[in-house]
Amino acid sequence: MISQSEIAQRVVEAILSQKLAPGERLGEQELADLFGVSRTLVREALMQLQARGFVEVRTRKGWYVVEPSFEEARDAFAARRMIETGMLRDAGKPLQSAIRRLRQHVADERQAIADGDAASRTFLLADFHVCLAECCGNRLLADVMRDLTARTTLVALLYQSTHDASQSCDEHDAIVAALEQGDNVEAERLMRAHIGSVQGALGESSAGSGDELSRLRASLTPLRLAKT
Amino acid sequence: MISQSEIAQRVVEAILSQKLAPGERLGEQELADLFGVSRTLVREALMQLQARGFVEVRTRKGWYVVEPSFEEARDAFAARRMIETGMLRDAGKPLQSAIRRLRQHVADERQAIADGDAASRTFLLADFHVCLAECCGNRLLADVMRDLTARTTLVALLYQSTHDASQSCDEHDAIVAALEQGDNVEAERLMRAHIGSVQGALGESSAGSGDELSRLRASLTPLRLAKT
DNA sequence: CGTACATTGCTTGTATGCAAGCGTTGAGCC
DNA sequence: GGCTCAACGCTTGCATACAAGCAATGTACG
Repeated sequence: MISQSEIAQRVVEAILSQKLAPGERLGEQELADLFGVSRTLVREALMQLQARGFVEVRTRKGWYVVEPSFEEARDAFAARRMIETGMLRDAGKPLQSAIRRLRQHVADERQAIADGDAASRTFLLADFHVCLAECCGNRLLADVMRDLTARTTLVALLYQSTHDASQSCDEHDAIVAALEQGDNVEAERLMRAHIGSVQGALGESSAGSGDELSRLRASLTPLRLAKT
Repeated sequence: MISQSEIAQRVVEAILSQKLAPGERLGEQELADLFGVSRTLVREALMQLQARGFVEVRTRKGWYVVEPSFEEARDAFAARRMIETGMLRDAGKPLQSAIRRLRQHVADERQAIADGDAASRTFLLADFHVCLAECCGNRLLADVMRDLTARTTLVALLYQSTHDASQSCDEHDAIVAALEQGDNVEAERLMRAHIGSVQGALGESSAGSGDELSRLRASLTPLRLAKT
């Protein structure tokens, strides 16, 4: 049996790995059939995702992955800039185990980029920031970051970001290096530049892609990534 | 007719004004009867609140207002410290209209304290921080702050905060004053001190209050406050 | 009198049924 | 041929029905 939280998690993962595009429709019955449950569970999952800002419902029309407006996109990046810089400033000692974990994460990013694995690449690049929050030992903040990075991932897809993955990876690397040396001020500066760099690579078109239906099945297959 | 979002909002307001204590049980049928709807709507509302971290469900037992652990309490305050200081640092120009609004808010706090209106007082003291985020023109951040302040409000009740409301109000006042003079660094320092002061006033007992049932009705009557 | 067990009631978990609204498509008319 | 309008189908919105599990209580037995 599959629970409603698992459904929600699958959808979030699909969004984070850009397998679900902004504006994409999510029919209740469609998902229900896909997961082999009733519409009720799907509905509850979608309600949770709605509260977290991932999807929206248009009455009598259906559920759709959110399409952040340009203003919302700006807000999302601004929020991340404020939160992540505040986080790095406040984070006192970078634990040795944390540094090791972050280094491993960056290595994973590199691998995904080298493999041309677009889904993992996108997921990992965003997850780095969640990872960072977790390394501060703050689960709550990590949850906030998860929702926020998902939002910016969506924005990147919607506004056709031209940002280079390997550049992001390099910047992540530099941030970890600064943290390792205990130079939090420098890490903060790098982070601010990094987020600005990602934000700056946005175009302005909003491609409305009307794909076929079986795309959903492929989109919602669970990732093979170890989550923790 | 009442919608599921309204139900959720009512519950959030009740929590924010400390009319719903942490650990309090929220029966589905009970709420359904209270609002004159079916369990379905109540369930959907509770699912949204669960996603936002306000309530939790214990299987086959019922829904309960969350009781943050001591660690979660610490995380909530830490997250607020990081976010709000980062916000004040990043916020460039304090708009004149924003200053006016904040001043009005502080005045409202003073009034509620003078009137002995405990519900409004608690709500407004937390809402100041949401207001601040809104004044940055960032709706997303304001939403995050709303959930976060709710969490700390819950914590304050759970761990029997002895913090003085008028002191908080004074500190809010000082922060606004610093912002008005464009001294964001000072505002940030004051904010850090303020949050620390609130956090420092926590006891450690966890009072499990078993009140009667009709308490719910009183708890969930809508606040008379203008929400915007 | 105390303990073990069965029955009962109340709770959530899930599915299904029905109502209502919007879009679309088809036929009929101009 | 083109336009208008009505009927149908597909969607969500909401309620209700049923299943399942936990707890408490009452009863029977030691």
